[in-house]
Amino acid sequence: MHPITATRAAQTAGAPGDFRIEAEDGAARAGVLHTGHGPVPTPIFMPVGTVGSVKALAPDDLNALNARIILGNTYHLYLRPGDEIVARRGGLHRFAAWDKPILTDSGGYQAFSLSGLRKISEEGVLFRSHLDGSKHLFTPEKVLDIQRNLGSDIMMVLDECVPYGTDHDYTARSIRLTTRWALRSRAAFPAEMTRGGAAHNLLFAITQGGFFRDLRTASVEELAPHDFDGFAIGGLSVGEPKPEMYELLAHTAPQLPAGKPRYLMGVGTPLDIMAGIRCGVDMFDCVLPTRNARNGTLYTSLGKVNIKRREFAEDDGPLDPACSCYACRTFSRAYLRHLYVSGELLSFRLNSLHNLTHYLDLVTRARQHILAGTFEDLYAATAALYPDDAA
RNA sequence: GCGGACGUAGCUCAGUUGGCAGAGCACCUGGUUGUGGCCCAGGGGGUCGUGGGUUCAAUCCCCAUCGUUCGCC
Repeated sequence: MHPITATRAAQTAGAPGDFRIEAEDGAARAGVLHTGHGPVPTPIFMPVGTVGSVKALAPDDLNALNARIILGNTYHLYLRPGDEIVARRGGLHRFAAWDKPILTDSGGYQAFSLSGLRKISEEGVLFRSHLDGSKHLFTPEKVLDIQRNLGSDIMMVLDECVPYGTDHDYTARSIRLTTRWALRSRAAFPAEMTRGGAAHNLLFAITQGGFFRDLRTASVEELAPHDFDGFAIGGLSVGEPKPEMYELLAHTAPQLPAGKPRYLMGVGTPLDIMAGIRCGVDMFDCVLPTRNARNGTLYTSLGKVNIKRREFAEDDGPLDPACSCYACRTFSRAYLRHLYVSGELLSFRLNSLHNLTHYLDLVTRARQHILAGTFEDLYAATAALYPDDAA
């Protein structure tokens, strides 16, 4: 079939918001999520492009490595260049020349990561801009306005992400606030206006609950009955010991509505992602592959490679013999190390290209294994590759 | 040629009224989880230009010498 015809066929195979599960292997699922910009096979990893750019890469690169959906950030794009400027340019897809789906984070995480610059109230989050110090009130309604201006395919509700170590009392009040915000979001932007509108903006809710099983369950129970297009697990990987993260993940993921996509936010390492899939999670995003690429930590079929190490100074072999990315096909480890040590821009590009290729290949293989009923083999192989990361 | 200043870690330089030799950067090794290319943690490294002298003890004081540099003739 002609590529364009094939794309149209795939797009018409489901309406935006449809999530079809094709196979299950244990708790792991292989499916397809339909969006306003085409289908997304799951499980999927979503490269992070905070300000409308996956750092160091162009859309051509993302297509080459088989990226199917990328992330943008409400808070960052609202501050710069401004969501209305993006809207007047035809939305983020047109502005950034990316024609596949975009998921936008709500800014809830920035309330956590930039916690010195914000104040949380019933109304919303008051931010002090990290760029110029100006104040901005982000309400649940406002962040959806922004995300609609951006033309987001998958909008995230505003949530409160509490730091590791937050006590039960505060966390209990926090999940109720996050629930109220989610319901305000849905009420202000009903499904017929978002998913059913011209832009087909899906809306995902975010469950929280810190590191308390009862609160994780409560958060899911409060949100699950409502008409969201997907459900996320937020607030993990915020500094807790690994076993605790895996425990809460295994506790929470199976409770999320089975027929909707499940999204584990901000996670994680290759093994974290395999662990998530094994618990029934469908979608992941993480800055790790791109940030670590820029800092010389590369993920390969042989495990983690610190390309800055001196031992690679005269290593003429490819970074990863099993990888088909441009960097692995073309350059030696010695050259990649030289580029990194020299601070060359090409180092950011090649390393990012490689790490994202590795991540996308990994979830693609996960999908194939689920369809074949052999996902446990892939999980075991990944766990063996990262013995120190295992729970 | 005369006079002065300076020679301490790979680099730029502190410091010691004479008592186990310091910083920043660089280098090496980790870390990085809903992104500020940042940041964090740990580590290796010096016959204190060289040779003498004084002293219990000299990188420090004295002499000589080599080097760098500035000024003057």
